[in-house]
Order: sequence, then C-alpha cells, then structure tokens
Amino acid sequence: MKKYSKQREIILESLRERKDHPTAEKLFMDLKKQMPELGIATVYRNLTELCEEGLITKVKSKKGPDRYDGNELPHIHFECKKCGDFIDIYLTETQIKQMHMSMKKLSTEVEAEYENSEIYLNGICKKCKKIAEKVV
Amino acid sequence: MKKYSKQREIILESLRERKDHPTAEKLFMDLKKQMPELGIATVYRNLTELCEEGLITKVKSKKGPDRYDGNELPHIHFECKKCGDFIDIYLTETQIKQMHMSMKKLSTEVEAEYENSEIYLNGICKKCKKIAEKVV
DNA sequence: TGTTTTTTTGATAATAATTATCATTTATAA
DNA sequence: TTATAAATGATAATTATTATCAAAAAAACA
Repeated sequence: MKKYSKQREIILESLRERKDHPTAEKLFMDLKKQMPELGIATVYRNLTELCEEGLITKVKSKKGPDRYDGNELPHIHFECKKCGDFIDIYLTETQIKQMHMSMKKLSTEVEAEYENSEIYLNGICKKCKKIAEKVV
Repeated sequence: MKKYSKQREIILESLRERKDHPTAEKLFMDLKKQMPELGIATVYRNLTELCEEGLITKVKSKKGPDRYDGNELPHIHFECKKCGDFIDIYLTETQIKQMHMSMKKLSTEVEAEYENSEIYLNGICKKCKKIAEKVV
C-alpha cells in the first residue's frame, strides 16, 4: 500500500473532519498550527491532486477564492450571500437517483455525455437571518 | 429614463446577443474592435455592476477565469471538460417550477432563506465527442 | 545497512485575474 | 453656460494560484 506524505495525510484528514469549506489559505493557516514547517505551495499542490483523484472536491464561491470540501456523503451546497458560508444539504438515495436521471436526460438533449453535476443554492443562512431580525 | 454609458450599453448588448460565455478578457478583446478606446477596467467595472443588478450572470468555470452570461431565458450550464465550452440547456416552465420547489424545500431543511439556484453539468460536449471518435 | 534514485517539500519568483487609484472625459443639473 | 457628479481608461496594486528549484524525505537498490 502506497504511503503518502505526512502533509498530504494531514490535509485530507483535516478536510474530512471539518464541516466548513475552507479556502486553501484558511486551511494552510489552521494546519500551520500543528505543523509549522508546512508551506502554502504544498497545500495548493495537494489540494489539486486530491481533487484530481476525486477524494475531495473544489467548491466555487460567488465572491472569494475557491473552497475545498472533504465531505464524502452526497450533498449539495447552500451559499449564504451575507456571510459567505457554505452549508451542506444532504440528499436521500432517491433524490440523488432522480436528479442524476434528470441531468442525464437534459445532457442528451444537447447530445453531450453527462458525467456529474453540481448544484448551488443561494440565499441567506439561518444564522444571518437571525442577525437581520435583531437589527430590525 | 436614465441613460447609461455607451460602454455599458455595448457590453450588455453584446452579452445578450452572443451565445457563448466569454471571459472578461475575451469580451474586452472582441469589443475593442468596434470601440478601440475601451479599457479593460471599464469592462470589469460594468460586468460587476450588471451582475449586481441581475441583468447578466457570472458563471464560474472549472478551470479558467470567470465567464459572463447574458442569456435571459431560464437555463442551466453544461461545461465540457475537454474544450471548456459552456452550453446552455433550457428548461420548460414545469421543470423550472418543479426545481424551485425542490430547492426551496431543501433550503427549509437547513432553515435558510432560498433565493435562487445554479446548476452545473459536467461532461463531454457533442463536438469533443466527435473528435474523440475520429481519433479512435 | 549504506548508497543511489525518486519523490515531495517549502521558500520564493512568476503569472494570471481582478480591483483600486486617479487624472481626464462625459453627462447631468443648476 | 457653468458647476457638479458620474464614468472612463491607463496603469499601479492586490489577490490567488502556479512554477521553479535546491534541499529534505522516502523508496529502491546493492
């Protein structure tokens, strides 16, 4: 079994554990605490590799830089336009199958070969809704 | 009625007409032909404004820089992982309503206020499929 | 085990995309 | 008209990401 570098392990493990969707920079800053010799280039390098291998996914943000997601369960993303946070919304087996079917069908319409899809929901998250209420 | 700058008009008009999803740079180069004095900063400035006003939308690409979309009809995006092109896939009234209902419901699960959604399909486009066949 | 080869790292330079600055131009209002 | 405000375009600055490369770490070999 191939052994990966300590840096790669820690990057993947951290993304698997955390529930937010950090930018490369944020992840780097956080990991530097437990591994001060870590370099930013190593973080970017490994994130790119892990994405290519399908072990993590890159999430495109409306505003800031790209984010990274290590959540293995099937889900879609809700992005809050106030705070910029991403929230995972889980789908049931049925919902996933249904969605894939629809997407595949739509791809057929344009004679394209469908592989996968990404769904982004936009709006205001629970937390920011509450803050808005207090102000009013 | 407020009159907008010639630059802004030409940017919006161009995006409404063209069916691709150009980057700011691409749009700038193309528009420079009919308006040589145009500056890249003006293009970025107006694209940002037009997005904020909801007259156009920003499309995030898997690889390169952001793209801009002036198509007013409800549609989703298919991104070809070979050539990087974006293809619009149109939805019927029924499909849109159905989708919005599902998304709204999913947002309620996380107690968020749903506004809109974006769907990205990934795979290989018609054109690239044909090229692949020829090579084999 | 010690040595060679390969891989990966981390500092930093380079690049790419986007935004900020600001004097000048253009449009609107007085 | 002249004054005020808004938008432009050249370019500097910033941000995010990738490339370079000597050194460190790991794996393969003898």
